[in-house]
Amino acid sequence: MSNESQSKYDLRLVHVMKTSAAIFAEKGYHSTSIRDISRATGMSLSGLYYYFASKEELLFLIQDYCFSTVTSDCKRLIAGVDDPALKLKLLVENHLNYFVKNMNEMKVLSHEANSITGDWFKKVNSKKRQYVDLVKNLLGEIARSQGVKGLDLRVAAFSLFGMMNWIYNWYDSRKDVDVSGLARNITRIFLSGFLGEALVEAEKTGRESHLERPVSVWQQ
Amino acid sequence: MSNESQSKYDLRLVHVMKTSAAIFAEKGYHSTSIRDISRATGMSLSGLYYYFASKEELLFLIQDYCFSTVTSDCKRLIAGVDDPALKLKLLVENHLNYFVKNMNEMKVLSHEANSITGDWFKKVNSKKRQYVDLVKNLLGEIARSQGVKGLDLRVAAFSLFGMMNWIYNWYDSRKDVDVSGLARNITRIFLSGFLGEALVEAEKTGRESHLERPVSVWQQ
DNA sequence: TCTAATATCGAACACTTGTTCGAAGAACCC
DNA sequence: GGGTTCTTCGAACAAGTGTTCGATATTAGA
Repeated sequence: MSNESQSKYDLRLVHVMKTSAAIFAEKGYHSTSIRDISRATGMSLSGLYYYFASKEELLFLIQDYCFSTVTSDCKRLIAGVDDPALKLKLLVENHLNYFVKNMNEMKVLSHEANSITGDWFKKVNSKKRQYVDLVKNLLGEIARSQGVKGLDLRVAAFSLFGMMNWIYNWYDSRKDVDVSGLARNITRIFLSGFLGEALVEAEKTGRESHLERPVSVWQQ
Repeated sequence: MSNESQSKYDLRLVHVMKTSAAIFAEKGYHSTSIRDISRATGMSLSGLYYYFASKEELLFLIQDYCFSTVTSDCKRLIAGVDDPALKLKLLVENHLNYFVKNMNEMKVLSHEANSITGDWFKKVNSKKRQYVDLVKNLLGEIARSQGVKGLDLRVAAFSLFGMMNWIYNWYDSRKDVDVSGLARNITRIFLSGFLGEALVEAEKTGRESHLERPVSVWQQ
């Protein structure tokens, strides 16, 4: 049995990455020493360098792998969907779901965004920019179709990311509402907040013909 | 001239704090060495220790001073105001205003929340908890009076903090909308999002007698 | 079983870190 | 001017850092 989808090497690397992410998440990237990782993985100090070339490359591997998964999952989810508001809802659900299920990695991605430098930083950041642009475009579409006025799209987009990415500072899956509840709450606050008076207008004039009732987005 | 409101010592300490906060904000607390601070302030390495007992105490001084100002400003602002929604609006405005005007310190407060330990951590955190509780209580009042249902107050409160505290990751006062615009956008998104269907209901049934028209909160 | 590639290790290096200490300068009051 | 307190400094220390290197195990294929 020589070749599975995951080679022995890959499995070991992923194990190192997951263990490191947990420590990075707990005490921060810069306060974590390779010796900490060595202790936690049971591998020797120098043995670790067989799996990464430097501590910073390890950080990159974690961030890149984690973010690539989020975005590719997201693209798969919204492919074929037309309604931009529904797309946004799916994006938020996916983002929060992955965040909570991979809290360590996502915390490292969010919190250590500036601990990575040079080409690694550029690579991660260009993916982030694409993701942000996707959200900004969705918001633009929604705004146009629903007649949202007076909101800055950049502020709106980063407000949404703030709501989502801040959760590593407070969310505790043992005490708080579950992930789907979290997603429902955040989607509702943001989307109904983004629509704002447009939502009121839609209700008043009852022009629901060319616009889906916004409420339907988070109900059922 | 021996005694002004700010002694020579105080002025020097504040200068050290401000300079340090700028470096902490730029490269992170753990990646900043006392030698960096020495270089930036023009003081000698050991000379700095006349103003703080340890690097971590310096971090505490920055966080504590910064957060104490935000909260005391906030309390002064909302004292005497009755309407909880207006209180919340003022809190958001104050928070964002101070954040943008003291971006370095607030970034250190937000980003380095876990870089501080022991009693220092406890002291800063108990103040934070009070601040969070204030927001949660305001949201509770608003929810009760306006008939908001189905939202988790903890999620809502931290969503708001996420929107506000995330700005150090993206906001650029040279390119983005100004602070008042930022506050208007965020207040509108959050408050109208928090009210949600209650806002629609209020419009439909026109029962504005015992509830202030929510919209009025961010208009004028 | 031999061989070559893969994987792991201990020991060491060069460097940076926060902090201390005793002494010296500066400012102030009598 | 003398003495006291406040402020600053250079030099050093002990500890911890990321990384390297040569040498071993361990595995897999012939």
